[in-house]
Amino acid sequence: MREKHIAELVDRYISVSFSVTKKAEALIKEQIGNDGDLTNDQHYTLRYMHRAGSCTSSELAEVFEVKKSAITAIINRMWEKGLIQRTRDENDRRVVYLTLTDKGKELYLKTEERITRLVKSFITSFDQEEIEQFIKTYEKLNEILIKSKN
Amino acid sequence: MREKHIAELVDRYISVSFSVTKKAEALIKEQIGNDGDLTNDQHYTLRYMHRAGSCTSSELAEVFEVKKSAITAIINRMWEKGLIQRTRDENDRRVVYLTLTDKGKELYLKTEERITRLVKSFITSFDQEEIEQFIKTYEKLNEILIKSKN
DNA sequence: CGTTAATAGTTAAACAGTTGAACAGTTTAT
DNA sequence: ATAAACTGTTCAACTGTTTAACTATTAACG
Repeated sequence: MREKHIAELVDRYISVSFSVTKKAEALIKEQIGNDGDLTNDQHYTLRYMHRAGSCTSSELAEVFEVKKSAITAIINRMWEKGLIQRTRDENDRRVVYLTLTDKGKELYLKTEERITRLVKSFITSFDQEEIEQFIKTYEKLNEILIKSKN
Repeated sequence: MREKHIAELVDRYISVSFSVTKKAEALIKEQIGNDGDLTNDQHYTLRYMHRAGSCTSSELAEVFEVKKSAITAIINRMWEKGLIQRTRDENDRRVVYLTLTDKGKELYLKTEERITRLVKSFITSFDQEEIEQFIKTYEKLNEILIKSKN
């Protein structure tokens, strides 16, 4: 009986998480792609770098759960647009530090503002307590997912 | 004061939703890609078709929020693998019905079973009530996202 | 009826993102 | 000093995506 209940929850979770993910991505793309000429992944890369101040390819590969060569490709495209700066570490010359240029920072802040406005419009249509609990569970799920990798 | 609180919630939501999405996708890919030679999108396409029994390209394009040509490409790849059947509607010869072949159904059920086991292992690490509320909010969010398109 | 609209699906070019394997250059270990 | 490990890159091959042009078919309507 309880087993069946869990099976139902699992099923609902699979359905809805896929659907929400796709729809949210599409909406965010609409916001970002307006004039900024950025993709969703590129925005989240800028976001991470803005928060970290500076980071490496390996770090991004780990955070984004992709191979390093994938990061190189993304960084190359943004570097060509003048959004990112590469600086070799003089102490360990294998390492390349990635930082935002002024242009990159400006574009990031502009697109982030749009995304924030969008997400806000959804969040405020929820009950305050409800959304807090939702995000809390999201964060807990995130932690479990991180642990499950080790 | 309340404004600031909402801003913080929005920020946490953006961070965690991206992170969870990426991590979950990576984990599911691990399960699916084991030997089945399927991608995540291909699995979710099979999933939709299995539930619908039969569907069209346009229907998939609408559900997945992509252009029809993107669906054609996905369907082609799965058709080449012998997972999907195409049948012209004899009443309206523009329409092509898509159905799973036996091979497609078998592969779908096998991969779905793996995903279910994975998701179950996460869900059961939550408090029963907590996860129910979480999924409920997810479903509500999904509805809001659907509405926001119109 | 016949012309025009709209619809369903495909194709092709171009791009973003991804992996896997091979590679260069640079530490670190032993 | 040599081997092992690490950081990042390049390349080929692939999936997924959009845009635009196209085929074939059906619907609309004067």
